[in-house]
Amino acid sequence: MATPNPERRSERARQAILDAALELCLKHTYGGLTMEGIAKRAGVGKQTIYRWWPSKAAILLEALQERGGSTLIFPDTGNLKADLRAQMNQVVTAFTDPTFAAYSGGLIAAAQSDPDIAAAVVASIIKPRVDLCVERLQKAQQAGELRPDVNLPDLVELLYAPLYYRLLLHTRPVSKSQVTTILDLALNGATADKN
Amino acid sequence: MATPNPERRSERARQAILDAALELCLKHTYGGLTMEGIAKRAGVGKQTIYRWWPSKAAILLEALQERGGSTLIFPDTGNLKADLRAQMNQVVTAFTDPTFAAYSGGLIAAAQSDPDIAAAVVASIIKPRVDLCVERLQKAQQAGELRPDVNLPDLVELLYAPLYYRLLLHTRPVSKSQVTTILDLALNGATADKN
Amino acid sequence: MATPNPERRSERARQAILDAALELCLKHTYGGLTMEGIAKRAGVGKQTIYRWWPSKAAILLEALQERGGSTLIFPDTGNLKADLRAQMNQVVTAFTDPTFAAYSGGLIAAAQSDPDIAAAVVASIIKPRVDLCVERLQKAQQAGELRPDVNLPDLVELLYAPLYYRLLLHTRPVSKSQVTTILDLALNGATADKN
Amino acid sequence: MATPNPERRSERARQAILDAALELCLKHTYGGLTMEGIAKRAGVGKQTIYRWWPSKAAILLEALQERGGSTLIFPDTGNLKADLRAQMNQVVTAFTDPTFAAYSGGLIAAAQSDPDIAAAVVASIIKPRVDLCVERLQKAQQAGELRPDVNLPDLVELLYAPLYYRLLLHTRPVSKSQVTTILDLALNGATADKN
DNA sequence: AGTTAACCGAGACGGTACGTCGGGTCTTCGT
DNA sequence: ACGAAGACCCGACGTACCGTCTCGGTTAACT
Repeated sequence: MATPNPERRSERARQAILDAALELCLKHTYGGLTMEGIAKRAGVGKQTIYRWWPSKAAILLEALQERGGSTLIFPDTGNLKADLRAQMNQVVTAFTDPTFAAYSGGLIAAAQSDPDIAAAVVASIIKPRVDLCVERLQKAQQAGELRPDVNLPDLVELLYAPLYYRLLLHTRPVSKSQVTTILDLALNGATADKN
Repeated sequence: MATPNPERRSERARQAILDAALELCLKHTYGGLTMEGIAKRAGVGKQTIYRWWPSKAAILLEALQERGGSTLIFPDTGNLKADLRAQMNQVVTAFTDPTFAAYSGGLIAAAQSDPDIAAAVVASIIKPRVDLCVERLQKAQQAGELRPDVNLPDLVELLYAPLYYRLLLHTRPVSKSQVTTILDLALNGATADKN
Repeated sequence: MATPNPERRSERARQAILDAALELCLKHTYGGLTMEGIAKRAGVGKQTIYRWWPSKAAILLEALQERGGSTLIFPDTGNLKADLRAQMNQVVTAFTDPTFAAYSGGLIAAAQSDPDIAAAVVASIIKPRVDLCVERLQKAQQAGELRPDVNLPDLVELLYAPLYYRLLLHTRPVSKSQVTTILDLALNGATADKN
Repeated sequence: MATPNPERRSERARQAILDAALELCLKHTYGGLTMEGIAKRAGVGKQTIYRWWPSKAAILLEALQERGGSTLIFPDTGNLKADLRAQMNQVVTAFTDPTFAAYSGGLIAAAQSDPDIAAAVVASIIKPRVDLCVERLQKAQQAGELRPDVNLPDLVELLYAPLYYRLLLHTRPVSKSQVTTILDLALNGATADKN
């Protein structure tokens, strides 16, 4: 993720830093996360951190990718709606997990003022999942289940955005019933049938 | 917004602080905003700030409510889709405005680690606008333009969430064409007509 | 002691301030004495203090003069050495009293950086006592008990300076045995008799 | 003088701080001395000062010991009175020097409310000089020039106390003629010869 | 096997901002 | 007009972290 290295890098230090970052993030929330705190907790010199990561967000991001090995598999049972619901419910579960919430917020908050973080979050977390979803939708579209003129990334956005909306704006808690609502509206539309 | 007072409060200081906060937020971005900087720029003692506001986010929020007296009127031409598009386009315009972007991000970022801020943002910014939209949708629903079983706040969420999604996740820029897509999908649904 | 007044001055406030100053000085030592603290304790506005006194040292000084109405009588029994000893012992007693020590130090400390305080301390505390002592010595000198060429203020200085020396430099505690030593040396001289 | 360290300490910073403290003390008097001012003038972080010194008085004290390498030699010409006069005149010169006066007062003032400072002042400044003087007096006493029953530290006190008395109480300026007077009285006594 | 180069731990360094305290001035009441 | 109350501007306090910079010490890898 950064600059100076060969592979003389100490794996022990790297792991200790990632661990420390996650633990402290849970304990003090993202805002209370400190380079100095991480260094002390990890039993590591501050320099060692700065050598390999440009910011604490970068550390967290790497920790997430390595630890939070959440499933990158999209179900395909043939039933589009069921598959979507299954996948979205999984996201709801993640969003609900306090462990996850601890840095989700922090990371996205950090992204607001650091374009590099924003890009990294998208590239390493959002994009792969969106792509998988698009793939699944593509099959459905080819099968005639979806209107052929629908732009699939836009549809993905419509499906997942409300989850992020609640996560980040804290209007209402994210929930599985929300998923049902979203699927109904997004797939069937809100307008009354014109027969 | 806070504790110690009568109304001996200096309106001059209050205005100077709000001004300074907004100006500095534009110049240095939310992250570079500083209590000390605001105090200096406003020609005010730090104590005076701490006396009346618990955090810089609170200052910004108050500044927004007072200054950013953005339109709280929802158009009603009789044409639901056109009205929604008009309103959503207005939001897109706001989100695109660099002035706005400066604190939008910052404020929402701050909300991630401070529930008070989160609640205040929702109450003073999000909620009123959502309510207006719900009202407009209610008329449409009563007119038979929307399915009677649709939960309106959920629909509002579906419509606006994708805008916030792009604003906060920086996947793609918010745009008016996005509004068209959202409206098409949310109103008509993504599934192929089953005739 | 200060500037703006007629005699509309509130005696109640004046007393309350002097009381508060003395009490707080005992509780927190001179260094911890605060205009704000005095005001609060005295139930008085800060302005009222600033109107009548230029500094907290001035308050303490006035309090001392008014309250610490310590004896300004110099004994005259006919026995010079006994009279000096009696008077000096009284000073030792005062210096030893923790009540006194509380501000003695503080006041003299303040005098180091404020010539006005220094002058006031000398004029209102030191000078009167020195004068009394000089008077007593004068009688002795006229009676032939002291060398006629001795400058009496200088002698007074020699007698009392060692007490202040210990008080301010904290080398050894002030004590009555010290008085005996001083009197012996100052009156008889340190040199061996030349017979 | 303090706590956290090995000898990773920066000598450059230490010197800069001592210099800055002395310079500022002369410019603004002891009372106007500021940790922040010293830090800025020395081009040093405040933390670096707090790391190594507990108070500004401690800084000044260290500066004095290091810079004010004033003579610690007591003359011994065989003529006791002349030697004492020479040494005491030297003290008068020091007390008269505005450079010295700047912190002398400040330091002793600080000692009034901080026993640690008091002890340090005595140990590092007063004590060594008193000891030297005692040594010289000892020789004189053994040579029969002084009464054998005279307690030498007490005599030293009697000789020097009047100088401190004037320095700290600002009754009259310290002067060399004062030395003459002191020596006459302390050595010969004030009483008329009883022959 | 000895040298050398890099990373490692530790933590001091020059800084910026924090949130608090108290100074002295001012303004607004009430008496 | 003075007194109480306390908000105001300001400057300093002592602390927390920042990101940079030495310091040994411990491994490699390369003569």
